[in-house]
Amino acid sequence: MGISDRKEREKQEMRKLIIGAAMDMFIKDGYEKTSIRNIAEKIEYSPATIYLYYKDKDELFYEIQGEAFDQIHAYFQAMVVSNDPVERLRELLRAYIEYGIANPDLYDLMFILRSPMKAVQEEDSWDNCHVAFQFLLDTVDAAKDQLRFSNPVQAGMILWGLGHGIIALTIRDRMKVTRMTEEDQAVLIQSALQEFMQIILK
Amino acid sequence: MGISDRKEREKQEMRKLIIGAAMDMFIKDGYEKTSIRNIAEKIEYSPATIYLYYKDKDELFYEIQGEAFDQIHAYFQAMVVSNDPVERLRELLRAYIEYGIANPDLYDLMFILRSPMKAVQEEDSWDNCHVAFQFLLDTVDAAKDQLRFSNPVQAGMILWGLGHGIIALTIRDRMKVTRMTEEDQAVLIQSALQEFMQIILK
DNA sequence: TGGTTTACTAAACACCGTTCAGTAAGTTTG
DNA sequence: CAAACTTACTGAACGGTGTTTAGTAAACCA
Repeated sequence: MGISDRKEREKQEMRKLIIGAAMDMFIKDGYEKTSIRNIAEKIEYSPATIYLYYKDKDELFYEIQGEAFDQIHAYFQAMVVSNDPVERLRELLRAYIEYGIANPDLYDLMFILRSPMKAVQEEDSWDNCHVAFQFLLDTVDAAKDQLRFSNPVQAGMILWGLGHGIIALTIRDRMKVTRMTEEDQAVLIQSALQEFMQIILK
Repeated sequence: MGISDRKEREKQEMRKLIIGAAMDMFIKDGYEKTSIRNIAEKIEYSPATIYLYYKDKDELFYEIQGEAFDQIHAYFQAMVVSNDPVERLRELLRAYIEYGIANPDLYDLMFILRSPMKAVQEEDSWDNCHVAFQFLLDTVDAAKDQLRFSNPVQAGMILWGLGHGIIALTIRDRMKVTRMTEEDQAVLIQSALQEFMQIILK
């Protein structure tokens, strides 16, 4: 039956149209301005139409989040190029923080906003995130003999926690408390991370 | 003039009534349900009245944030009791993470939500946060001779970043990616932190 | 061609933060 | 004491949000 094939194709294209518009708005105007109504207006459909393709806003955001995880994973693969395991770890940490600070709204969606997580079902494996997380675990694992951690999973947790903490405090304006200029903050972060890498090495 | 004194007193009492109600709602129902309208209903005034005492919602949240910083600072002082500088640092890190995970909505207000930061003026010194931050810097500074950091400010940055990262990932549900039970996650965090403390010590 | 399914939307509902005109009480002044 | 003024408060509105539902018009099928 060719017609139902085409219908299925059209349905998928509509979904792509919606998340494409939403992704653009996320990057350009931030998540606060990415409303169902604004997305609908941009693609020239009624807001109600979006609900024929997504159950609610959380499900829509969940799908954009998936795209964002793909994107950051691709960025990791592009930036982590060395053959030396320790150097790779350094590159990954640097890439993570650079990506987060350069793309605060997508970072928000991936790691801070509550909305997309409400759509993660109990049986859902949250694959797109898991792939990116696995990249970290693999990178740590490859370097484990040169790290002062007894367990690579613990090392991964510490590195992710630290990276996320630095990014989140920065993009949510909490670095203000240091009473430094933004340049000094950036310098402090870089030097602190460098020293941290030094410390965790055998 | 006694009348204007009384008026001033009444004005302050009204502000306390408002933030008191807001603080209660924050703790009990979370920040998403803490709306101007809900606060007004709780104190049995019209929503418009709140705007006679606070410029906008950001300013109101900023004041509640200040209370939260006082509270977490008091918690630090209660939990950090050892005489050994390194032990004090350990106690502080533990207290921070415990407080954050036990009080996710107040933690949100202090370190994640954008709203209260919009009320921090350029000349504003954000004192209540600074006092708590200084507690960290002082604690690190006292232990600096036993730490493998060349600079206590860098050490403070790493510790805060790590602590915030762990809390934020936990309360915003991102630990899901580990595909562990919540108990296993808690165990992992504890052991990772313990090992981290070991590593940064001389 | 007639009946049914599909795709879409206008309008409404229940929220939200915020503003403003109007009112009633409290205070000061002649 | 009464009139003038000031203060404290609110009802109602404005423009925004996510979401639901009844109704319509086109596409499809028999």
